[in-house]
Amino acid sequence: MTAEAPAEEGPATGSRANNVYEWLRERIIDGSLPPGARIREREIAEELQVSRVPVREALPQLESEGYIETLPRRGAVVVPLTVNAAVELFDVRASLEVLAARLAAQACAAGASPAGLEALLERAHEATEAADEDQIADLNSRLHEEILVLSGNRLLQKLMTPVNGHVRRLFHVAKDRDQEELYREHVAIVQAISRGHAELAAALSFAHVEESRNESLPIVERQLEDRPHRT
Amino acid sequence: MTAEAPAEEGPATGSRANNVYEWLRERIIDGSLPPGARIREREIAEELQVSRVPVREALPQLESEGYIETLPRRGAVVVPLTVNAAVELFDVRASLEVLAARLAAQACAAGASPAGLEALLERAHEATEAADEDQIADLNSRLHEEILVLSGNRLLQKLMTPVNGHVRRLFHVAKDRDQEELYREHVAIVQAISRGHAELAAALSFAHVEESRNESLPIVERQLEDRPHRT
DNA sequence: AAGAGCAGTTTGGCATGCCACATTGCCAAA
DNA sequence: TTTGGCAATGTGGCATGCCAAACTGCTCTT
Repeated sequence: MTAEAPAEEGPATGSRANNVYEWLRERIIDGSLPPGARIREREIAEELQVSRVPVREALPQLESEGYIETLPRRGAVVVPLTVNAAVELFDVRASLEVLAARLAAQACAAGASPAGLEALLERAHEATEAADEDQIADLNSRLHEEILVLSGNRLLQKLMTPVNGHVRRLFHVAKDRDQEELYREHVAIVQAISRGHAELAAALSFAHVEESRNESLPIVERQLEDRPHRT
Repeated sequence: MTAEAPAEEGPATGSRANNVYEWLRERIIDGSLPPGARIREREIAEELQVSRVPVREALPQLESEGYIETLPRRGAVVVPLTVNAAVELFDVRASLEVLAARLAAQACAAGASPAGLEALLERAHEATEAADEDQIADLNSRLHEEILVLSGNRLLQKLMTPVNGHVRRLFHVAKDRDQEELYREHVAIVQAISRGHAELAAALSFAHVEESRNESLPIVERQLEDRPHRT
């Protein structure tokens, strides 16, 4: 048996089921597991050197977060990436980002410190000048997460996690727009939040998502025409 | 062995894992499994006459939907019901209901038929006159679901399902407010949706959730002071 | 009486193995 | 050449069993 793993390995995170979950999730988001790909339990289990049980525990979670869907008797498939789904995603994302920004601004008005936000913004500024794409994308993600944390609403954070995952998956096919414009909008949002201007922060956040939608949707549409999802 | 179950039984739904999931979910929502209750795999498995495997598959899903949390090495616990969580819940619910109402109204403006909504409203009217509490609660839930369906946003539906579950759990301790007032608000919302008045529908929906919040939060607070959650 | 071990037991984590459904490929009959 | 059926095999669904960590309650010591 393979238990008592041979010293090396050590994925470091919690349970094996959780490792499988995170591994699959990343694969789906970054596109290594493309839309429509079948997920065969035995295959995953062998690849990750675990039994099928942790895999079977990871799948329901991935399904409930919308990354895969399991057909009645045929197992799991990576959900297709459709234009419709993208539209829905942006609608939901706008609503939730607006709420997050508003709550974060209210928190700041009530005394919370936006220091973390401003630090991230500063680092994003440097990365933008250095044109370090990956770094920028990462910092942008972390900025949005920091706003969520500031909002103080754990449920909102929980709901946004898969939503952001899907956004990342989308952006993998349709790169997010011009970094400098993005940065300017982030500055404005963070300013509004720091100063406790809730409705302004909400409006800016909404516009931010809408800009993102307007920029990426046409690209996504074009991409998805070319490669319709396989069954 | 217990396989080849003795003819009766037949819970009708899909897999056993799914049965376990739904069974646990209902138990948590209706309070049979109170906040803080431990969920012992073997116990559930025996109660439902299945092995531990389907149980272990149901738990991750319940966790990712916020019904339980699993402590590192100690298994699953029903999430406590706190005032804070209730506040967060109402904030998120308001945002999402607003989106649903707006989208549903836009759908109607674009030609979708609100017949289903109006039928439910009619039945709710009858049930209100008959003062059939359970029936009313059920119809109210279905009304909100129908709005979600009309919105056409599947992601939104998916996100709202657990949110509504938590709302139901909350209302189990703090009954929802006066049925007639509720009914009147529903009528107004449905009217706005049917006529395609998106912003009106959104505003009414928001007010609807806020009324619900204002009515139930104080009750919840009182209830939760009495019985702080156990560890 | 209070505290520090120390078995016994509970409980989650996981591997293995069996079964039934389903898909696939092949062959034979028309 | 096409089609109907039948095996071989792939694959998910689940039960069972072992292990190790954690909890329990005891005793034995100070």
